[in-house]
Parts: sequence; C-alpha cells; structure tokens
Amino acid sequence: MNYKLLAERLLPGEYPTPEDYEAKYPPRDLPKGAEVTRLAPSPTGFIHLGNLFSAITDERIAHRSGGIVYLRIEDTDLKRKVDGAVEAVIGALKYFDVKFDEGAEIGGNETYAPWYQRQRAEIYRAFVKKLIAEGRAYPCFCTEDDLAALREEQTKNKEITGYYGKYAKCRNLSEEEIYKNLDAGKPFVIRLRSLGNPENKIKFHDEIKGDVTVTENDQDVVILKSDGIPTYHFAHAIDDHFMRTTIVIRGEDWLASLPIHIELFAALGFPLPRYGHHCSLMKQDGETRRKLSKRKDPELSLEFYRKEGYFPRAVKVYMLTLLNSNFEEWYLKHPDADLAEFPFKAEKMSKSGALFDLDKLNDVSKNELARLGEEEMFAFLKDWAEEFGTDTQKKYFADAEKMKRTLALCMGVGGKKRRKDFTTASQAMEFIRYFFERPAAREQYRTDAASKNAILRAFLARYRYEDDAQAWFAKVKEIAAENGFAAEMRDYKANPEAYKGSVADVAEVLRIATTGQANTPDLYTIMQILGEEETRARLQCAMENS
RNA sequence: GGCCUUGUGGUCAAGCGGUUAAGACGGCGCCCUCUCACGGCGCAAUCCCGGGUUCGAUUCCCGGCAAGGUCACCA
Repeated sequence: MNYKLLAERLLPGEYPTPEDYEAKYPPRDLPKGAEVTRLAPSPTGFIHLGNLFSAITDERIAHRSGGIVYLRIEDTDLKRKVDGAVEAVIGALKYFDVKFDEGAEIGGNETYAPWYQRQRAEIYRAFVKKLIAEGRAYPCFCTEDDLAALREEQTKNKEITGYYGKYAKCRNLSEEEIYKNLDAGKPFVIRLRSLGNPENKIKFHDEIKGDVTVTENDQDVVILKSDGIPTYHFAHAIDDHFMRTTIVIRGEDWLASLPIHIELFAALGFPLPRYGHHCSLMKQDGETRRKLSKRKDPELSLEFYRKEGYFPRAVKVYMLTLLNSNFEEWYLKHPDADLAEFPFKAEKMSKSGALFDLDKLNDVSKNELARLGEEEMFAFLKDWAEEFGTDTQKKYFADAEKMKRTLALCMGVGGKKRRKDFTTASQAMEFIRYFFERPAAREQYRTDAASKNAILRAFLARYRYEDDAQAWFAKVKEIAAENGFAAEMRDYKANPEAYKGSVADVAEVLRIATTGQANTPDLYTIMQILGEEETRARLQCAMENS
C-alpha cells in the first residue's frame, strides 16, 4: 500500500514539517527546574470546584518553580460549546485569586498561541497526515451503528470492548477498498494503528500517585473525527508537546487513558511529559460516595460560593487543605503569611478522593472572615449585596457610618475580640438585619406576658441613652429584682425555686423586644447603635403587641 | 466483566517495624457569661479482613473484600 498517496488523498495539500513546527514552537526559555503547567477546560460554561482544584495545583506548581501556567481551551467538541464560557472561567479563577501567565483571552507570550484548539486545526492535520504517510494511522469507515453492533457482540462474548486487533475491521482494508469507499464519498475517521500489546505492563511514575502500573494500549483510537477535528487524545499530545508543558496535571479519570497517550507521544516522536493525576472531590450519597455531580450538587459550582457570599480566600484555603495534607498545620503556624509562601508539593497530594466537607469549609470561612479589618469587611459585604443582595439589603449600606459602627461594635470587626456568627455574606446580612429593619417574626418569650410587660414598662421608665454599659446593666438587675427575678446568676443557680427566673430572662425580654431574636451580641451596644428613639419605639411596640 | 487506583475515628488526615496511634472539622460535656458567639478545658470515636515475614506489625509481602475511576467520532 502506498501510504504517502493515501495521506495525500485524505489530507491534500502542503503542510509544514515537524521540524517547521519544532522551530515555530521552540522550547521555552525558562530557568532550570521551572515547570510549565496548564489548565485546559472545555468551554461548557460550567466551572466547578474540580476546575479550581486543578487550577490551584497548576498555578502553585508552576509558580513555586519559577515557571508559568497557561490557559488552553479544549473546544474540539462543538456540541458542548457555550458562549461566554471562557470569560466565565477566567472570571471565576480570578475571583479565587488564581493567576495565569498566558492563554486564551489572557494573552501573554504569543509564541505558543493560539490557545483555542479549534484554531489549531492545521497543526493537528499536519501530524495526522504524517502518521498516515508512515502507516501509523488509517481511515476507518465504520458507522456508529457498526461500532454499536461490535460493542454488543463483544459484550455478549464477554470480550473486551473496543476497536482493536481482529475487531479493527478497517485496519486491514485493502488499498482498493479504501479508495472505493472514498470515491463513494463515505465519511471516515482516522484511527491510530496501535502497536501495543495488553500483555505488556508499563511502569510509570506519576507525580501525585507515585509509581503506577498501566497496561499497554492496543486500541486503535480515533485521532481525527469525521469533521476533521482531533479527539482530546490527539490534541493533548500535540498541544502539550508544542506548548512545552512539563507537567500535565489532570483528574484521575484520565489515568485510564494514559496508555493511549503514551503510545501517541511515542508514535509522534515526542518525549512524554510528566503527569500528575489528582483524585476527584467526592460526596456522600446515602451509603456510598460518588464524584460530585453538577446536576445533583449545587455546591460543586463555583457560582454557588459567590452567590452564598463565601469569602473567596476561604474557598482557596479550604482547597489548599485538601490539596496538601500539611497545609493546615503550616497555616496554623503562619496565619499571616502569604499563601504563596506555602511550599506546595505534588507528592503531598492525597491519593484517594476526599469527601467534600461543607462543615470544614464553613469553619475555615468563619476564621477567614474573622481576620478581615473593618474596611475590608465593609467592602466585601457591600460588593456582595450589590451583586446578589435584595433591594432592602442594598440600602443597609446607604448609611455607611452606621454599618461600620455595627460591624465594629457588635461584630468586633477590626478588634481582637471577634465574633464568628456567620460564614458567608448572605448570612451576615441576615444576622445584622435587625439593625436596619424592624424585627418582623418574633421569637417566643419564655417569660409570661404579664411579667414581660412589667419588665418592658419598667425599663422604658428608667432607660437613659447616656448611661454607660455598667449603669445600663445595673438597671436591668434592678428591674429583675423588683419583678421577682434573681439579679445575680449565682443566686439563681443556688436556689432556682425562689425566683421566677434570672436576670437572663429579663435580658431576654428586652433582647427579643428590640431585635426579635433571643440570641444577639451585647444588647447595650445594640441599643446604642439603634439610638434612643428607635429603641424606645421597638420596646413600646413589643409591649402593645402582647 | 477487563484494566487501573485507593482503603487510619463521622469527615480531612499525620504516621513510614516498637508511639498512651498527632492535629483540624463535626458531636457531646463542663467553665466563662445578661442570651448567643468567642475563648478555655475535657470526653467519646480509627488502623477493612485473613494469612505470612519478624522478638514485634497500622507500617513489609501475599490473598481476599470493599470503594472509586475507566472502557465514545465527550473532554
């Protein structure tokens, strides 16, 4: 068979030679040991935690080593393409503070552009043509029905499914048959002529998983689809070679197709890059655990964290604790260090899939929020409210001074005695709501109505805005004593039967009356922030509504 | 089913032949206290199973078992 002629028929025209491409995309001029990594999402419009997980790894490995990380868009499947998806990826990663050096919509070093695979058609075809000319690839005219029938037969006979060996019908088509099919205008794909033998095992060192054993590939995989676009496997080999990736970081689901990639790189005459296959985030689902799924788990979407108002750094910190087992300890020791200083290592990555733990994220989030200064917290909440808040919530920020006072005095923001009442911006808005709106739904008073009104009346009668905290609380105690409640907690504890309740119950009446909630920060401070008029109005209102 | 990977408390995990088997989250209890939150103290809870190797296995070997991944003209 004349493979050269066949190649010309299949992919007519002049293509640059491998040497041309080697010259066009030269090795990167980087210091020794510098790693080149990449994030290569497909533009489906859905950016998830898994992408962030990979992206942080890519970014850390590249930048820790003085190398670069780039963004490549794997848009070879036009069925899945969504407009604006690339911007969404970039926006989301930027929000979580992952910076790329070059890539799609980012620019940077143009030498290795374009970063959209659909714009790289020529180079893929040039190499496919070369493979055909060498007899390492061939046209396959099997239809999807043919393939389905084949799979069915193999399944029935309990054989390995796929296009390989004796089942690779088109592999041994005669020259005559091929041209007959071509003349008839039959659509075709190009397949790799695999030389592998599954009896052979390959020892392979994975940067994350360590030493693994894989089975040699014998599948004649499709490398060029009938629309002339390469499959992932082929594009991966070409792009990661010519974009000079040194370490390919990807999900462990790719480990299964590593043998294909090993054979492809060899067939192409490219040195194999290093690989790091990371585990995927799991979720408990009844008895078993499974991969986080975008249909079932809203928390997989990065958008979820923005909407809920998680502080972006918190998400990043949590990802880092999952990514490197020694990160948490390091962070405890260096709470004020730049996250970039953490000595991130691929080999410290977990080999098994971690269950995504929202409780843990929430804890991290509270702590991160508690680190924010007054201005930072104000800006964070304001930005969130402007994007996701209700119209009422947006108005909270109209009186910036009041908001800052609330944050500082009641939440301890900016001070050293921090409260950790909320994990997200949306919770924060809910939490401080009673400062800006009259409480609507009241919690139940534990105290009976008559005592409650007596307490309210007594308080209203002697409340003075000018009182300091001590004087204020002394009055509360007085009121307690006068109404049959223990003024001192220890008295009440020593002899609970002697009283209607304690000063705690008296405080609760006042607290619910002014805030609508049984649990709040210091009541005196709240009243100071609300102002005398508003405080009185609320207490009055609570009395009348009983 | 074939192939690959992984198995330490409920979760994330440290550990690398001898440890009272770290730590964090969560849970529970106590203290602090006008409530809550914070903070402090404490408690419960773990080496998948079976064989070896060894004076000694969570650690090494073999075999099970379980879980996950993958078997497309999707990435």
